[in-house]
Amino acid sequence: MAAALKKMSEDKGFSSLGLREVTKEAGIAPASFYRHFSNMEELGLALVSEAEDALQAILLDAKALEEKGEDIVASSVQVCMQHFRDNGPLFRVLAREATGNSPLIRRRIQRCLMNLNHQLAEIIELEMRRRHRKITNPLYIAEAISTLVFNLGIASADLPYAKQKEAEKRLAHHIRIIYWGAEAMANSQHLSRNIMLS
Amino acid sequence: MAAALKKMSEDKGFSSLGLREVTKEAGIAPASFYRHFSNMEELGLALVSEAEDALQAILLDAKALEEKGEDIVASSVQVCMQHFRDNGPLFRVLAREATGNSPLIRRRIQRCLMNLNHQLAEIIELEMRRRHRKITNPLYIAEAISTLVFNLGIASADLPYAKQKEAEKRLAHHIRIIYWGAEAMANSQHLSRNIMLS
DNA sequence: TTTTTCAGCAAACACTTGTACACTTAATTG
DNA sequence: CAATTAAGTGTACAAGTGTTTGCTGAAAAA
Repeated sequence: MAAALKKMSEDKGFSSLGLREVTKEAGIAPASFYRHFSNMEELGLALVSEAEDALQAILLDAKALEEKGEDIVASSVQVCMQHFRDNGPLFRVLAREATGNSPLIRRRIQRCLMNLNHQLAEIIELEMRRRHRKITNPLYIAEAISTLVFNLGIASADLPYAKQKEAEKRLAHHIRIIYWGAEAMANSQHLSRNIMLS
Repeated sequence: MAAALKKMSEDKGFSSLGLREVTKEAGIAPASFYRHFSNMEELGLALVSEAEDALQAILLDAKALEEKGEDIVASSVQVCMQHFRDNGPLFRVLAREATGNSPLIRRRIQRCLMNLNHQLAEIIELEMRRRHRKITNPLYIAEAISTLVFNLGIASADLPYAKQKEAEKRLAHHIRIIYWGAEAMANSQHLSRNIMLS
């Protein structure tokens, strides 16, 4: 699995990754591959599993931050980006294969991301209740935020440092806007004044 | 090019698409490929070019809608999704190769999307001025919106009809929240009251 | 009408690919 | 200790890969 990741961060692309390539990188004979996986797709699923764990780790870190107080948005984004950097190849696999070759792998990633959205929504709801703020449909908010962080974050994870910091700033801004918007919308619904729809 | 697209919408993935596969689908000999492209990567770039044009077409359609008035957000999203459906394979190539194999193609797509963001930002700014609304950094807003529409839209473009409509609704909601948030933030900056940062 | 360009062809080349089989070791287990 | 299992090996095979070369017709330009 490590060999596959290394190969993928070099010449990119899981679907264009051959069984023989992987075994050569791993320093074993082609036939030995079948002792561990019966398929390349199985290897892919294993990698996705690992990436799922890494995603969960991010959420845990973010939760820990939340209890500390501070500027949650900024530090959450920073933590995210740190994770994206730390195991860049793994997440790039996830991003790639989310729209990738194998339907099996694709569905699994989509399910994983949706699951993550539900967890994130729960965190957001709790936090908002703690602050006595109303908010519309936390799951939607979670989807918007995770989509932005995931796509923009991973895309800029292998850029030079300055660009990364810039991306962090933009991401934090996006998230803040979404929070503000959600709150504004919730309040306007309460007052039944919906200017944006007219 | 049509053959490549067809192949890609079947067994997915440009990087895993062979020259010989394409020529077989096109009904010509492998050697004949070189009369049109000197490389598979060149074919990829040509496809991206076509997709870029399709993206521009979306923007034109959206602009036309804007002058009509009506519910801009909802109808823009509908128009977008219609385009995504109409040439699904093309856009899936774009989404895939945005995080894909070839650095050359990847950079080009990123540049194209950034260009699109600038155009979208201009539209947003004009529209906001027309409505006498203040807004913070239109380019950020454009980035957030296009990222969401692009990723969520394309991901759900090949789902069953009901799910698509549901995705449309969610997308429109996201966009509205972002608009609200941008406006709220602009107003708060004006009043120098920044509750979200505390 | 002659010439040049264009799109296509078959055959061949040197590789790489996934997979299968029979085999050796090393470690684990009974 | 003996037996079983896990991991790895070399060889082989059929199929597929990108690319080159020299060739054919047809269409377009001269």
